[in-house]
Amino acid sequence: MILSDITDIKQTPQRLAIIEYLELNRVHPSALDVYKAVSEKFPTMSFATVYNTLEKLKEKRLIIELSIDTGKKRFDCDTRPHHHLICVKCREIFDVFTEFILELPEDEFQGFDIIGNHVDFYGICKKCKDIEGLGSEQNKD
Amino acid sequence: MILSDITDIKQTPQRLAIIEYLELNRVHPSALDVYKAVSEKFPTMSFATVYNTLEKLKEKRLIIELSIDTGKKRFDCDTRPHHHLICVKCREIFDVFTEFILELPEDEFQGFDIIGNHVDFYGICKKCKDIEGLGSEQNKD
DNA sequence: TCCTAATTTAGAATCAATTTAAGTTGAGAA
DNA sequence: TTCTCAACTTAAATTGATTCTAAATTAGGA
Ligand SMILES: [Mn+2]
Ligand SMILES: [Mn+2]
Ligand SMILES: [Zn+2]
Ligand SMILES: [Zn+2]
Repeated sequence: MILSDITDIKQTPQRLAIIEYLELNRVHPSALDVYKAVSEKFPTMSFATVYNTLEKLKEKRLIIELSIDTGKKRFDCDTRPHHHLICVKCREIFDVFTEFILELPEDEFQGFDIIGNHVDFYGICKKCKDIEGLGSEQNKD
Repeated sequence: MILSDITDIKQTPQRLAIIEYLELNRVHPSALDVYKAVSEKFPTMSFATVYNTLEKLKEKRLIIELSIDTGKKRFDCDTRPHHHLICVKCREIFDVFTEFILELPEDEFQGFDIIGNHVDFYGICKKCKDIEGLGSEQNKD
């Protein structure tokens, strides 16, 4: 997503700050993450503005909404097709750009027109492994 | 999941009804779906009981919680490893038991210990295609 | 049968997200 | 440059899903 992609919609200071945050923080932030960060620059900014802006950017296909966490939307400002690597401990999400060939056999189609796929890899990130390692040998999950 | 798997926890009528519903309705229902169906048999049953039971079954690894929909948990009573085929219109979820080889190249590991993966296929289900087809040629999304 | 920890329940609380309605403003028109 | 108004922002109310609470009930072992 680049600024010149923002057409048809007004370039307000709040929107530009939200877009800048998304560009610089490619950690698949939640709406709250965006709000916290951007409201430091715009203390009067409303939560609704964050949601409105994210919704508008989604409509314009400049960002993607992820449903990786239940109960909380997360946003991806990289709209290229790619997969994800998710830490089951801290829920950090990393990008995976390897392409996979995923041919679904005819008999699994269930009458669908298939339009895409997405792979989630699950694991424990470096940071969480290190934390686990601390707290003596008998680690208490 | 079979009844004999239910050990360590009390077999209450409410729980048995919830489990029976899950066994017979393998459409990856939400907590509300479960509540609606089971409360017809137990009109005084509380929503909290549905959540408590689903949580307990999840702990015992007899069901899996899906985060396919943001804002709404969905549950899968088939704990065998498998993938999903999701209708982007009606959000129905079908099972895919084909196995895929998904080798992530070392340089994409990001320091993770990888423990699993899951593929979501997206598409339009038969039912939704048929609905689209109606409403004359110029179909309005 | 008795006992009690586990479970159920109704209702309150919480959290993310959406809606509302009133005030403000970006940017095209004059 | 100024005018205009649809688009936008805002605080507050609302909704919907889920979790918590505290009191009443109960499954199942002793
Ligand atoms: Mn991504
Ligand atoms: Mn499934
Ligand atoms: Zn982690
Ligand atoms: Zn469908």
